[in-house]
Amino acid sequence: MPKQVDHEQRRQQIAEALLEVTGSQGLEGVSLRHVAAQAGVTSGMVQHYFPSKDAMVAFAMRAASARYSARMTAVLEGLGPAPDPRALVTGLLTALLPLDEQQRQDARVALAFQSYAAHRPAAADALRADNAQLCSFLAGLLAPQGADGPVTARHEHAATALLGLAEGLGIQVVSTGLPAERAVAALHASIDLTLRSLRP
Amino acid sequence: MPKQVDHEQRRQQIAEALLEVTGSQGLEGVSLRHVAAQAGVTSGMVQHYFPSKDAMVAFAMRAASARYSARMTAVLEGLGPAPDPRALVTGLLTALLPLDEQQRQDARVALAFQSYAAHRPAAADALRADNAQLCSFLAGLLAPQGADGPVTARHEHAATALLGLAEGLGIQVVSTGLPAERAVAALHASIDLTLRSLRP
DNA sequence: CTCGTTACGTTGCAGTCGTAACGCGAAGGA
DNA sequence: TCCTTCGCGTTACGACTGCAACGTAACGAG
Repeated sequence: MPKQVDHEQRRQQIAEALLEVTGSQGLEGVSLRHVAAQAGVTSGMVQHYFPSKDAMVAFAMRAASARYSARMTAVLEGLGPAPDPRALVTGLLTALLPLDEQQRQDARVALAFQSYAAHRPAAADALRADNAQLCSFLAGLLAPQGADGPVTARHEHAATALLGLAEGLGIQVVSTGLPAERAVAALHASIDLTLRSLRP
Repeated sequence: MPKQVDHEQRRQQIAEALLEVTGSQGLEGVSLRHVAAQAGVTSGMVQHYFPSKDAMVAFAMRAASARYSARMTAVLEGLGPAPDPRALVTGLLTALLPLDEQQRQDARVALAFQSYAAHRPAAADALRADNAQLCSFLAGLLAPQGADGPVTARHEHAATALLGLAEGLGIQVVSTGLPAERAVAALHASIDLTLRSLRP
């Protein structure tokens, strides 16, 4: 066997470069050469690890989704072993808002991918899976006895609403310059309202 | 004076073609020739009416915003002279959701523009103005005595939240395939909750 | 009629795009 | 030592891009 490298790591490195380019210039700025330059490699190497541009973008979407998942689990673990469900919900949803520069970057990337997925059913499927998973998890948190209570349609609807709210507010922050503190205030107020209505 | 044409109407025609292209293929599919072909004119003519591609896109953004405004006022007028404030709020926000194919198209266009504005401060300013206007109008509707009551920070926050919610749900419908009826149910439930908390 | 302005079409150019093909060095098995 | 395979770079190609330049038809003023 000749020289062996870690393909997955190479792809990860290229994907990260793609996410940086996407965050600063949108998907329109994503070209093989541009991404390669950002990653500090040649465009031939990019081509060696991805059979086509579409494959590269698809891989980067999965990488971005993994990054979000990591952020979520970090929030979960940061709250300790037996956290207050209310703090869990608040922490999870607040983590979706672009409050610092890194999250603003991620939010711009996510926004670009949403727009991308709006005309590519294949890409939409990937996003749908992530979203459905997060939504059902959140619905569980909203149930009265923490994560073990009965999950009804009302909880599902509330989870859908809260997720949609966090997403919409985040997008307004990065695209229309809505002040982040207004987004946080609106989100927390809605969480209060929702919890009060579900756990009288 | 030689032959005179209505410049504004020509630009409008071209902008509509741009919106159609954007709705079906995203902003990446927008090129001078492509838009011209969609509009049934030559690319030279497009160039004659817009000094650059950026100017064309900016004009189309204003056209899309005007289309949304028209939809809003149509909803307002469709509710008659002295409408129930609750019906007003519900009607306005529901009109933001992509419930038919035309609105899905518009939502994809809006999504593409949001992503576009996320890296162009100039474009973001235009979106911000529209959003702020709609938000303050909605805040007025949420006040207890219809449009004439005192508008407090709580109403502003509630309006921000409801607008963000409608936007986020709409995006999830077109980009992750969230069923439209779930979006409507979540939105209406949140409106109920909000109104109940603001008008006890 | 002539002339100048406007509307619009055509062509060309410099650049970028994605992708395919080819080339070469390195590394290990035979 | 040769040969194969992998890693990676280089080059080339056809398509497409935004844009500038030029050409021309139409029409009104003088």
